[in-house]
Amino acid sequence: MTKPIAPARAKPSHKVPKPEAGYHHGELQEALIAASEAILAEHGAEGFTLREAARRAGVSPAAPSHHFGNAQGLLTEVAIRGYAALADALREAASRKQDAREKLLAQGLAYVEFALKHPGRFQMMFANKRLVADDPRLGQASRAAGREFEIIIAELVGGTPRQAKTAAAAAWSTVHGFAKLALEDKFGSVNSEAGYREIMARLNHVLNYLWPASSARR
Amino acid sequence: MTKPIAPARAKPSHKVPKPEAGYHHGELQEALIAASEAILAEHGAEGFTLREAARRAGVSPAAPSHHFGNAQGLLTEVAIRGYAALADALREAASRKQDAREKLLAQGLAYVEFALKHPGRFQMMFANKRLVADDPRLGQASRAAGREFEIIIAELVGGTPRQAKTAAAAAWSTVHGFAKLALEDKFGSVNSEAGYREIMARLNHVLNYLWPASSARR
DNA sequence: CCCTCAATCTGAACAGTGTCAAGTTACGCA
DNA sequence: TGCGTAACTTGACACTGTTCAGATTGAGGG
Repeated sequence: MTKPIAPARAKPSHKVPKPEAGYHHGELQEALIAASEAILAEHGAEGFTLREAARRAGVSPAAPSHHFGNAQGLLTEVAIRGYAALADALREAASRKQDAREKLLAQGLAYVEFALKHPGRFQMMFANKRLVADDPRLGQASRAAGREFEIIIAELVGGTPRQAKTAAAAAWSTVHGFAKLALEDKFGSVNSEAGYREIMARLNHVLNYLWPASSARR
Repeated sequence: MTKPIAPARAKPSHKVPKPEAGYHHGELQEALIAASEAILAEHGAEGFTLREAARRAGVSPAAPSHHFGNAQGLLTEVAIRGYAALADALREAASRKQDAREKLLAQGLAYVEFALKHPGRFQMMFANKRLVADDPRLGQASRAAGREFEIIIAELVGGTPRQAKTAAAAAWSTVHGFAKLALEDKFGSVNSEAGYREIMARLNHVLNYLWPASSARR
């Protein structure tokens, strides 16, 4: 070691009038979250390390505990934002279609696309043991994403609330299971562009098979 | 330290004519696999530790590497057996029914039941990054389990092989997604007997909804 | 201006992990 | 009896997450 550790964090000694000045201020949270998301994107859910996140944010390994308590706390924050992003993607996909069934199909494709394009984040969102599972904000974010499905389902099948709930659970299970199996390479490798396209084509067949065009089917 | 480590392993010094005698012989593999399965059952997939498995088998932490290379190797062996057990459960469930559709429903219930009753093992089976993902025996065991679905599907829908493959992927996705979501508490707690029954009832509704009684639906 | 105070972050430590190289033990066989 | 080899241990290394005492910082009040 030529130098002890070399924090490498830019330390603006001259004052800047507005915020953004020295120390980490309230920005360390954001920096840690961003670092965590980068790690998840690069190395997947199993590759996450609290120390590495701290390293990327330019702080000591003990710093995160002050803001998030522990690693689970930080990951919970990441998961909450992940659910928000997922809900956005589902809403956005549905908004592009007119027909209710096409909205649902678009949501199914968007769900799997989200999982395949952000595998680390997606896996972490559903790794309850690595999160603060009873954080109310986490449950809320998760349910908000699920509600995007229920909205379209209600529009599509009508029926009693119980039927809608069953249909929503069915839809969610299908796309979630497909995404999980695809991520574990059960449908072939997902790492090539060709493989990705093939898997999405397969998903299309599956969704059309399970949700046939005959709209209302009691 | 009063005693160095106290291996606690019964060391039969008198010879037994046949195998089963002193040392660990070929039994350490089995002991390690059994220990690993016990850990998975007690503490889930995240609770597994190679050192703890070695501890339970009464050997040093480095011993497993001689038989399995590394932790992934040991877990791969566990996963392979898990897939075999899953295939057995699926075959057994189908064998109890006459009608093809009832066979499929029974398999779906059996799949989720397997996941909920052995969560640690199930999660590990689908944690590719913790296994030797390219072990041919693992892929073979996984495909053998999937084939149990395909057999019944072919009996049910007939059609081209491509249609059968789509239908099998659809069925597998549905039950796998439901199981995964249930294990992450998305359908309520699974830890009580009441919660378990409620979830299985919900599964029944979902499967009847997605696989309606009208047999052939192109 | 200075002084206190709380928030923020560091440094060092601890227990625990997987893996490796080298040494030791026990077995089977000649 | 001796010997080679497989099975296992020992000790070490580089990591990990978390804790705790203390240093540093920025802000607010006198």
